[in-house]
This record gives sequence, structure tokens and C-alpha cells, in this order.
Amino acid sequence: MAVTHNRKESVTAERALDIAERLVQVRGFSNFSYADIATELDITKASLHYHFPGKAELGQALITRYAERFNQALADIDRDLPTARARLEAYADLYAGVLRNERMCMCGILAAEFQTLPEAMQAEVIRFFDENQAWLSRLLEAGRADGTLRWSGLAGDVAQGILSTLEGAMLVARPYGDLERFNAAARQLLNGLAA
Amino acid sequence: MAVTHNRKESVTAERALDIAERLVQVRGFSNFSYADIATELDITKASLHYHFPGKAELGQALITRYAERFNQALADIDRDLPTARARLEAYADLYAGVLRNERMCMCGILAAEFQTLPEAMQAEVIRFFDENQAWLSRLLEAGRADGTLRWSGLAGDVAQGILSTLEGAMLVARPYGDLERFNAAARQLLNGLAA
DNA sequence: GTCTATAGGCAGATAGAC
DNA sequence: GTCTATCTGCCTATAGAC
Repeated sequence: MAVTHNRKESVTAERALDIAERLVQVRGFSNFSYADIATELDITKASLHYHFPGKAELGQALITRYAERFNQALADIDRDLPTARARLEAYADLYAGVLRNERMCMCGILAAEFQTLPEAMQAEVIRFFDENQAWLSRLLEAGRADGTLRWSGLAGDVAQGILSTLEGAMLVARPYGDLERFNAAARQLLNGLAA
Repeated sequence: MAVTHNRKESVTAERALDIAERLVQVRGFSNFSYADIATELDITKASLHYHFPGKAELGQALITRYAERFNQALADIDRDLPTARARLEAYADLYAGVLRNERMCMCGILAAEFQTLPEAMQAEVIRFFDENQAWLSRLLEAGRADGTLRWSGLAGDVAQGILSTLEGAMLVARPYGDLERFNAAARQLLNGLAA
């Protein structure tokens, strides 16, 4: 199956993932179908099953690719920005960018429907959150060291708080279709961590 | 239709709402069916359609009842607790109680699948958030007056930040099945508002 | 209020030709 | 890789008897 050799999927498979990614971020995993993707791609459902044997496999591929890109974005932030404070702002901007496209964080929306997901997808959602929390923990320590962030308690707890706040701000802002709602919450969060 | 005279639904309708409420808070609105409820109630799907003509009407009844109870809980908090700080703690405890039952806030989970909801339900979700934000805004002003809460900026923005943080903390904590994750985020939030 | 029976649609999925 | 054709199952919903 095309799905197993992760690198260099076919063009069709890659396009299918693009479409599915948007659909899941807008509607949720259980609210789109093979038919939706096939129609947009202008192929049949059966053809889609050639690339992804089942919806569970499609879902897994979706999260894996999303997490890879997200981690790459975090690596870029680390490479390009000098201070922890600037990196944290860039991190919040990643979320704002998703919301600007009228989407929700993929793993945020998957967390909402967590109980109905295939086990493999559940594990990947957890992993996404763990990796984000770990990156944020390192960021917080760096911020204490370079004097651009001030915080107290356990780095892991604060990191999880940051993640939760940004996910929640997206979740609540999206029904209003109001990016400013998200930005207000993000600013507040950053102010609370100002040195 | 039984659904229109909101007060004093039949016992069966009330039980159906209890079951549906749990299902929506665990799985989401699009991930349970009339069949699920009918099976638990030990009646047929057709009988359920007598009480709620369609899933959209059921969903509306669900949010309406949920919001009424939530508002009642807020009124109880206002009546029973003397300081704004104590009220805010009680507010966070409401959320913790939901999570303890392995559920997500109903409107939080509905916000995730917002784009797929019937319009009437969308409007009720928005209203729920608006009411919460208004209550929190009043709480913040009271906290400034009684000296138990310290905050800066617009009350509405801070209120929305509190709501977002608690919704997000629930969302992220639930996949882990870990109440302590939520509590850590809640404590952090309260510390940030300490006078 | 509850039932049986059924309609009509869409979901995920497979077989097999090309 | 993509197609046609088809299967099975579940979904929401309705008609009409009791």
C-alpha cells in the first residue's frame, strides 16, 4: 500500500491529504467522507481506497504529516529567532495563521472527538501534544536563562498552560469568526509571561 | 410537538436528553444517533421522533437545557460565595466537575464541530459563550472592587481569556484522562489573577 | 406514546476489468 | 492508478396501526 512508504507519496495521494487536511480542520474527522475528497480531486472513491486502504490509515497519514510540518516550523523558529520571547510570539503566530484560514488546530479538533478516533490516531494526537509541551518547556527554560520570560512553578505545567490557552482561544474564537478574539487571549498570555 | 412547550417535558423526553447530553459531551453531536439513545432508553427510534421531530430539535433542546442549568449554577455561586476570588474558584470547579465525569463542556465540543451544526444550534453555542463572558466580566469588576482579584486591560478581554483557558485545558486534558492536567492549568490561571 | 415496517440516502469498503 | 459496479450497514425520517 502506498501509505506505508511515508516518503514521496504519489501526487494524487498528496493532493488527497491536502484536501482531507482542510476538511478535518474545518469540520472534524467524522464529518467528511471519501466522497468529499474524491469529488474535489475528480476521481472516484474506489481510486482513493487504492492510496489509503481505509479512513483510519488516511487519518494516521494526516496527523503524521501535520506533526512533521509543525515540528519543522518549530525548528525554523529556533533557528531564526534569537530570544525566547520572540520565539514564543512566533509560536502564537503559528496558531493565528491557522485560524486566519478559518481552520482549527488539527490536533485540537481531534482532541474534541478523541473518544471516537481509531487507536492509532489517538496515540498520534497525544504525541503531538507531548512534543509541543516539551518544546515549550525548553523555551521557558531558555527564557529564564536569557531573561526574556518570567514564570514560576514547573516548566511542564506552565508549558501545558500555554498550549491549553492557545488551543482554547482558537476553539472559542472560531465560532465568532473573529481573529481579534484569539489575539486578545494571546496578548494576555504573553503579558503574563513578560520579564 | 412536545419540544415546543419547554417546561415539563415528559419523563421519557427528559431521560432522552440525559442520555443524549452524556453522548454529546463524550463523543460529539455528530457521533451519536437516535439508535444509541433509543437502545439505552429501551424504546424504538420512531418513539424518539415523537418527542423530538429531528436531530436538530433534539440538539437545540440539549443546549437550551444545558445553558439553563449552567446559568443556574452561576446564580448559585453568586448567592453563596462572598468574594470574587472564591466565585472564580467555584467557576473553575464547575469545569473540573465536568471533566471528572470524563466529559467535555458541551459548548466546547460543539464549538469544535461548529461548522457542521444546524444554524439554531450555532446561535445557542454563541449565546452560551456570550453569557459566560458577561458573567466573568461582572466577576472581574467585583474582584477589583472587593480587592480579591487583580487584572489589567478590558474586562471583556480578560473574561474571554479565562473562558478560553478553561475550555482549552479541558480539551487538552481529556485525551490524557488526567484531571491533574486541568487543575494545573486552572491553578496557573488563578495565580495570574491573584491580588 | 409506543410500536412495526419501510423509505431513501450516504457511509466505508471490495471485486475485478482496464 | 483509475474505473464501474456492487455490497452491507447505519443514518435520519415517516406512515400508519395500536
